[in-house]
Parts: sequence; structure tokens; C-alpha cells
Amino acid sequence: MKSRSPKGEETRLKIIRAARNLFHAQGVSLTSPGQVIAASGTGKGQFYYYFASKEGLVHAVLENYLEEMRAGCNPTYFEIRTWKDLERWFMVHLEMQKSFGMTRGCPFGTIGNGVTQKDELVRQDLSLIFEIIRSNLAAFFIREGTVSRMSGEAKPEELADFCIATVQGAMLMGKIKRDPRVVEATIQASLTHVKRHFSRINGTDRRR
Amino acid sequence: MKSRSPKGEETRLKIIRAARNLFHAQGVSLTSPGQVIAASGTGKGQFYYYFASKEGLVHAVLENYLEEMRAGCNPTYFEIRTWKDLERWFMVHLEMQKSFGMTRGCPFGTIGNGVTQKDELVRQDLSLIFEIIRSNLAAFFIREGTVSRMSGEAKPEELADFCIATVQGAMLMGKIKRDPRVVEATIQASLTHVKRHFSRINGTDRRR
Amino acid sequence: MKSRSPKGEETRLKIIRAARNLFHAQGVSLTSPGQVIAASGTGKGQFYYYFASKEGLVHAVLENYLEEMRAGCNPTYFEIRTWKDLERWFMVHLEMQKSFGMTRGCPFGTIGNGVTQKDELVRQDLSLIFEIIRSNLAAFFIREGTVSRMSGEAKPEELADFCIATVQGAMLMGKIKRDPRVVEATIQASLTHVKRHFSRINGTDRRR
Amino acid sequence: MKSRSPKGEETRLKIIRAARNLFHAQGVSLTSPGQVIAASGTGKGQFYYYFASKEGLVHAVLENYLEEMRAGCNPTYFEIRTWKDLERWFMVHLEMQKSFGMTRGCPFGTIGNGVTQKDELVRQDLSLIFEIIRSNLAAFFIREGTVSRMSGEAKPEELADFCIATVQGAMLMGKIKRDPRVVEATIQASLTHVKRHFSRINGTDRRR
DNA sequence: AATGAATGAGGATTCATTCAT
DNA sequence: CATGAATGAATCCTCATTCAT
Repeated sequence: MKSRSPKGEETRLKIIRAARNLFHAQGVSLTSPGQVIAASGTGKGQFYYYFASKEGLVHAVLENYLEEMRAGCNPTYFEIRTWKDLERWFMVHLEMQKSFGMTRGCPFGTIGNGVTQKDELVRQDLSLIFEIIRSNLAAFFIREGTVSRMSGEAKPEELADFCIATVQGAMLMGKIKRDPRVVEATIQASLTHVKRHFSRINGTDRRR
Repeated sequence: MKSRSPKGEETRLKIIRAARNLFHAQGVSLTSPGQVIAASGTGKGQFYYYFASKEGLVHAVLENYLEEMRAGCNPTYFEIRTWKDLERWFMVHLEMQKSFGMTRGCPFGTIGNGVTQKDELVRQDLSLIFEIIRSNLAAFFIREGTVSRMSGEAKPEELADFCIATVQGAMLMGKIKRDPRVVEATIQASLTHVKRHFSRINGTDRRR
Repeated sequence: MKSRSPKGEETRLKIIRAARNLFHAQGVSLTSPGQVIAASGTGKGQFYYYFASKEGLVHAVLENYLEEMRAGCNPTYFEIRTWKDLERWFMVHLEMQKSFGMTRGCPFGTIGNGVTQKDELVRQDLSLIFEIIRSNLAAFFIREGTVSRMSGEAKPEELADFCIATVQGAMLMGKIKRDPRVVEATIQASLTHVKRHFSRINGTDRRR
Repeated sequence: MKSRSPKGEETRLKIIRAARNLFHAQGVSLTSPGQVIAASGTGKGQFYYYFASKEGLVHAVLENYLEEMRAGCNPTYFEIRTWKDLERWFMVHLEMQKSFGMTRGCPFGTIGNGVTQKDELVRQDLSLIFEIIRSNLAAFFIREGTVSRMSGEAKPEELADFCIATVQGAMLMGKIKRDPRVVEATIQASLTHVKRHFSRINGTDRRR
């Protein structure tokens, strides 16, 4: 935490918010400090006062996402307690994408796509974020009972990974095709697949 | 088709090959013409003699992928006739990623992730490529029989989209986590899900 | 004269014509060999086969203008025998400029404006062209009688220079203002001024 | 107004001064940012910090001329109150040109000659400058009396346009011929022409 | 005569960052 | 905390020209 004064923290957040949006829209590499500075209405000096470098900003943005998730105010992250919640989890991703006219993918996926061998720090930030999402999903699957009548193939963590990967892939394809239908079909299928593992237990729930 | 002379075509291909590799490794936006020129061992002038712009090069690279697919010499694209073929289709993606030490995703996904509103041409090129891959998968599913015991929910095309999206998502997550296990688990689950739609018909085949 | 074969001469002329137009529209320095080649529908090799360099092309273009003038087929150059001819001479410049929507000046002035210390050859070409135009005008003034009642101030050559300079200045201002009125007023005044020197002799002619 | 700090303003002016000189010497299109940067002793970044583009610099240079004129410190712009002033106005242009060894024309004419359809902004800047010069001349002619014994043909504004156009044309021809005599003769004739319109009133003044 | 391929210097601009105040 | 000025490498691209066939 570099600064505590409310004024400075506000400036810092303005920069982070602007960067978040730009990173989501066009990725990290196409976003220059200049763009972030302009969009945030701050100054060149401020930028490098609060962030050591552009990479530092990426780190801060991801940390900001994390804080948001921990504080429970990120619309795509919430505790999943029921199958309805899980469905909602899939759906909010689709809705978010729709709200941008299918021109953007998942913010994390977009940032993650641009990581190269030299961005080890950022890669780890992303890994951590996905780890948390994974835990959230896995926790639900664990809670949902001793899973899988199918030779134990699917562990809760793997189901969680599967959910995340399909959402990522769906959003990427949705962005490329500018079409929500791929996303809808994919997340539907993903959900169906996941539910099946719990068919014995949640008899009535299993198909919707 | 700009040039036919064997000499020029060779230069053009050298540039395309270099670009292909760099785009795959670090995405389009992080790849500068200068890098492509250096990697291809050509000259500044040659680059712009063969390609109108950097965007033109991206277009040419994607066209090159298309030609390769049509000629049947792209390792990730081949006619899928059996369930073994489908498994192989999933696997070659994983193998390719492993061969790069899990530092790269799918070349198309990587390029696609970087497209913004202004890259409409590139987006359409990618859409076309994915359309062809989709057709290939869908054709198999159609051939595999009158599908889906499940109230017709899953159409062949949607299953194809599902396969593509899961592979894209799996590779993206694999790259971010630098870990092949997510990929393995995800494509396994995806395959399982798909097979299930054909379980009544291909009784013995259904699990491997 | 580099080539005599009709085919080659035709190519050469296509290039010259394209260059003429481009030089007139945007000046020499903003016109690249590439533009000329494209506009003439020829090839890179042809260009440097017929012209040693870009400067050589400028030279050739100016020579072409000269030939045209000598052959009597340049619309702005014709023998001036009467005051009506002189008026027409002023007017054709205005008309030419109007025909381009007041977006261009005099082709010679435009080229001349761009000459720097290193373009000595071109400068001399232009000097020659203007010398010929001057002779034409001066010849008329000489023929028109023993001039100037005013203490010999205005020699025929000086009147010729005056005509040329006013036309050049008028067209330049007309281009900058995108307005034909400056041109009209200026050439009218210039004509009036010139006529006055002959008022004693050509009594009735003197005002139109 | 981008900057106020004395340091920055000085840098900005250094760039403008260097550009002014280069534009005058070789025109806008032959002047590269690199040349301006070198001549001004600043850096690449500074150039684009102060000016959005090369065109922006041209705009700034013309604005600078305007300020100079308004501040009364441009040697070619001063209030014309007497016929002597008008003569001086003509003469300073000639002297300026002579001071550069007849290798340059009028700075405004030189810039104006290079404007193409896409330089609308610059064209308007120049129009404004010439409008101000015109007003200055016209004001004098208006003050000089109820004009024109000649059927009201020549309005003060038109005489002003005539003066400007002849000076522009004279300087252009002077540059092309590298000879001050054309300029001398042309401005002399122009002056004579203008004076004539006031002959009744300023009887004794009319020839010098 | 004609063609296309090659060359590399240079042009216009943006980048990420640092410095001084 | 904040501002604006400074820096120079790098980006994307065009230029004028030459070469090989």
C-alpha cells in the first residue's frame, strides 16, 4: 500500500479503473500508459508515482479484481451454493459479454492471452485469480455430495477447471464470432455435463 | 495473388512463416514488423512489398493457415471419421501446446483474443477458419448417427462449437497455468460429454 | 531522346502525363515515383529505364511542356497578336484554375515553388519556360508600338514580367483562398495597367 | 494554450523558430520533423509533446506569424498610413528576399503553394493571414480618399488583393529566376498602377 | 523493353519512462 | 502529491533507387 491519504487513493483508483476498462477492451499490449492517463484524467507524473511501470499497473489491476472478489462486489464472483447459483455464474459471464455487444471476452482471459514468458508476475496473479474461482466452484461440487457415479473420473477440482475453461473458451469464441449463440450453447452443454455427475444424488434437479 | 515467380514467393513465405511463429508466441500486437523482418532474414522493403500493412500480414498468415488446412497439411486439421479421430483431434492440440512448454495457446485463439473493433477483417478471417473446423466436426457428428437421445437439445453444430470452445478455453487456461493437467482434464470431460450423446447407438464405443 | 520505338515512347509519355498531373495537383515533393508509376499504369523498372531519377522526371515533364508549347498545343501558350489575345491569355489561366475547382495553381509556379538550392537543373528549366512566355508577351508589346509615354519606365520585357508575375500571384492567391474572385480582380487590374501604357497609340482599344 | 511554464514555452518557441526557417527555405513537404528537431536542438519526444503532428506544427508556425503581426514585430507587417509606407511595404518584401540571396519566396506563399486538398486547416490559417494583410492595405486605400475616377471599377479591397497578388507573384518569379530585377520591376509597376487610382486627389504624389 | 524483387535510409509518430520543480 | 517537461528507443510505414532476369 503506497498511499493512505484519501485523495491519493482516489487518484490511484481512477487510474486502475481506467486501465481495467482499457485492458478489457483491447488487451494490455494495445493499451499505453498515455491512454490510461488520458482516460483517467490524471497526469503522467501521477501514473509513475503510483505504479512502478506498466507491468506494475497490470499487477495492480489484477490485485484490484482480487480485492473486489474478496469484498464480494465483483458481479462474476459470488459464493455458489445451489445449482441455480451455478447457472447464474455461467449466465453473468454471458450477460457481461452481451453488455459489450459481444466485442469483449473475459477480462482475465484477455489479459492472460497476452502474457509471454517475461510476464511471470502477471501470470501468477492470473493463476491466483483463477485458483480462487476454481476453489469457489470446487467447494460447491464437494458440498454437492460424494460425487460421480462414473468411476471417480471427475474430481470436484476438475469439474471446476472444466467450468472455467468452457466459459473462457465460450467467451473467446463469442467475441471472435460476435455472436452470443456459441456462448449460450457452450455454457448450456457445460452445465449439462457437470450436472450429470450428480444425477444419482440430485435426482430431480439434474436436468434444469 | 501478387506474385508467382518462385523467388518472390519464397521470400513471401519466409515472412509468413516467421510471422506465424511470432504471432503464436506473443500475439499480434506484441509482434513488430521489425521482429518479423529480422526473424525472416529479409528486408524492410520486402515486407511492405508483399504486405500492405501489418494487418495485411495477419490476413496473409490466416490465409496461409487456411490453405494449409485445405491442403491437408495442418497437423490440427484432418478429416474426422471415427471416435479415435476425434480423440486425436483433441490430443494434437494438447501435444502442440506441450511441445511449446505450455507457453502458448492455440494460434487462432491467441490472434483472436487480440482483435479489437477495428480489426474487422482479421475477425472475419478467424470466423472463417473456425467455421471450417466446425463443419469438419459437425460432419462427423452427423455421420455418427441420428443424434441425441436428449430431446434434440444438442445439434451436431452445437456439439462442434462445444468441442472448439472447450479446446480454446483449455489451451488458454493451460497457457496461463503453465500446466497441461487443466487441458487434459478439460478435453477429457469435453469428449466424455460429447460421446454421451451417442451412447445408445454406439453402445460399446461410448467410453473409449 | 532515349527511345524511338513507338511502344517505348508511348510508355514514356504515359509516365510523363501522369507525373504532370500529380505535380500540378500536389507539387513535386509530395509526389513519389510510386504514385506516378501507379497512376501511369506502368512498372517500377520502366520508370527508371526512362528517367534517371525523380529529378530527371521533373526535367522531362518540363521539357514536355516546352515541346507542347513549341508545337502550339498547350492551351495557355499561343501567339499573342491582339489585345483580345492578351485578354484570352489571362483568361485561360483563370479558366484552367476554375476547371480544377480552384484547388490548383499554375503548374509551373507550383513546381517552381518547390525548387531549392539543389534543384539547379529544374530551376533552369523553369526559367527557360518563363523566358519563352515572356518573349511571347514582350513581342506583342513591341509590336504594339513604341511604348510608354512615361519616360520609358516600362519596357516591353518588364511589362511581360509584370503580366507573368501577376498571373502567378493571382493563381497562388486563388488557390489559397479557393476563390476565383481574387484572380479575376487581379488579372483585370493587371490588364488595365498594361493597356494604359499604350493609351496614346491605341486610343479606342484602350478600355476593352 | 498547452503550456505556460517559461521553460516549456522556450522549447516550444525554439521548435517553431526552427520550423519557420526551414518551411521558408524549403517548404513544408521537404521539411521533416527530424530536421526541425535537429535544427531546434530539442528531442523527438519534445516535438510531439508540443505539436500533435507535423500539420499541427505548420498551424502553430502560422499562428506564431499571426501573433507577431498583431504584436507589430513582423517586419513585413505594419500599419500603412502614407504612400511612403506602402512603398516600404513593397520594398521590405524585396529586401527580405534579397537577404536570402533570392533563394526564397514569401514564407506564406511558399507554404500556401504546398497546400493540397487535405490541408484544409492550414489553408484557412493562410487565408486568415492574408485577410489581415488585405485589411491593412484596404484600410489605407479607404483612408486615402473616395477612390477611383475610373467608373468605380477598383474597390479598395480589390486594390489590396492586387498588391498582395503582385508581391506574391513577384517573389515567386524572383525565386525561380534568382534575380531581383523581376521583383523590382513588378512591384514598381504594381505601385504605379495603384497610385494611378488616386491621381486626381494626390496630384503631386502620384509618381513617387 | 519490361517485370518484379530487393535494399536500406529516412519519414512520421508513439512508447515507456525519468526528471526537475 | 502533483505537474509538465524531457528523453530516446521503437513502431509502422514510405521513399528513391538498384538489381537480376
